Amino acid sequence: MIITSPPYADQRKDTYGGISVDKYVEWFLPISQELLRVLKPTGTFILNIKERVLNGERSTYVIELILEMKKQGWLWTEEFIWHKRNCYPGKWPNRFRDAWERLLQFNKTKQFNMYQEAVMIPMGDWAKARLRKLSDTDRIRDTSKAGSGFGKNISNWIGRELAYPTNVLHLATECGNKGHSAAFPEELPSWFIKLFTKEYDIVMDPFMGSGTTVFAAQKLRRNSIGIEIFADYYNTVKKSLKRVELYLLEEETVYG
Amino acid sequence: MIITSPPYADQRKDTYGGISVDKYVEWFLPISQELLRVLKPTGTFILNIKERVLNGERSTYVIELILEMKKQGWLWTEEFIWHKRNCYPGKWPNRFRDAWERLLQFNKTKQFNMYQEAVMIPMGDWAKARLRKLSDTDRIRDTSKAGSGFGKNISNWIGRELAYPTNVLHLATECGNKGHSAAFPEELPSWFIKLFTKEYDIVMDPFMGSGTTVFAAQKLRRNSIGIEIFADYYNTVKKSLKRVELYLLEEETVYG
DNA sequence: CTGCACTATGAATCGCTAA
DNA sequence: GTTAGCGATTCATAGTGCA
Repeated sequence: MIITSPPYADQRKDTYGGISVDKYVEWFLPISQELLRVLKPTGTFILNIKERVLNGERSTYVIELILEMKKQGWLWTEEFIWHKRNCYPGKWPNRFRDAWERLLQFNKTKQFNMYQEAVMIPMGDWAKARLRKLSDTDRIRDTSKAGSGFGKNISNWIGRELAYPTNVLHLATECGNKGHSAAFPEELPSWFIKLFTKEYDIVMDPFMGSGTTVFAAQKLRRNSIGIEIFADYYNTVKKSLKRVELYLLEEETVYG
Repeated sequence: MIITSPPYADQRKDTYGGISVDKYVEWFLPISQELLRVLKPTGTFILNIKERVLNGERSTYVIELILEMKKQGWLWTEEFIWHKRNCYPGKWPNRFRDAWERLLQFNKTKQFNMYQEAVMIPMGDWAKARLRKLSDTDRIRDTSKAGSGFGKNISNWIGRELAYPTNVLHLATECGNKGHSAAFPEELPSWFIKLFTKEYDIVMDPFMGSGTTVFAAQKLRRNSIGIEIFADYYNTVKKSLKRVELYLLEEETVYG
């Protein structure tokens, strides 16, 4: 699987170059061409992106990109919505706060791997009632410790009554990360890694950045490849990876 | 304002003609041309639409339509997401249930009317707890960090009960109405009518169907125009409108 | 271990002013 | 006349520390 969040147009100028709106499609197409080349036929490519507002209008480079990638041979299988619960604040006369991003799913073939059972969620009124009784702090602490998306207490519910999710994801943007700007919260790549890969599969992020995808893959025992143009990010990730290995209580290992 | 949910491609064949996927753009463009002609410069056009799945892929007629409507002179101002809380059930090996639809906002000019205060929502409980005692960073935010260029003054929130919503709408789909293909729940046109019109303004739905838009408009004391090709729908709506007038406790009236 | 208080910050956007 | 830069505005949640 490939999952990435490339620099958005005219965004992150201080770190990345800041690709302009009108050059964006032309800039990304050679990259998606290479991704198409290296992805396995059963693999999936998840592209996290959102168009910015320019002169009071939504730009069209994202939808143009979809059309062009289809010409390259990609199948546009699905569009997931990431609903950002804590979106950026702001007030304008002509629009509300932007609280969602696109998660475009592309495939090479219709026979791609999908493990839906891995992302099932507890459901039913009894579960809601029980979960409400857990304190907020407890729930938060346990989910972040486990890293799997389910906390210690909540994991007890697994196997009781599960339902499949929909194509709308409710996740908060990460708040606690200091020093680096994470493109997406770790839950996001985790969710897709569980959904589209099994253990020892390979996960790749061609715009690694602060390494969210790589860390998520390691915790879920997947091999991973991260590509990053900036040495600072590369070095930080390399250092932090050690810590993840310690967390897993094993020596440096290549899975599979 | 114009708000409508046109027949989706190859959908609802028994009621509407069932426009095929490859003819959809070409079928809709003459209609959007006329809508552009009759809409006031300060008006808004909300298009509720979602692309269907064809051969395991999302069709592209919606995003092609956006590009073509821009060529006609429309401004693509915003894309709202309608998150359907109780979406259609189902299970497929290669995709999850579809729980969202697009609500595309088009305008003729950048100076359109918007009444944001009409759709404000109660603020979360967090505000009470937090405003009890303001910290220094809450009063004046440290802008030197991370170059976000973002300062805030939380004391503005003291005594505030309401907050502005985002561009993600959480509404349940209406199940009660059977015998006709209901496009959206009444809350949906209500929300946009409150947001983009004031009393006595004119609301139009060029695909009236069972009349959801017209009923919503009447309840909110807006004039409304519904266009419908099927006599059955027309007659049903006409009959039901009487009831709405009674509900309002007044004689048949033309507002404004 | 639980609950509460407090801190930090997130792919934002518009409009005005200076260059 | 056009663009680049900066100030103003704003909500929800995770994370940390301590009683």
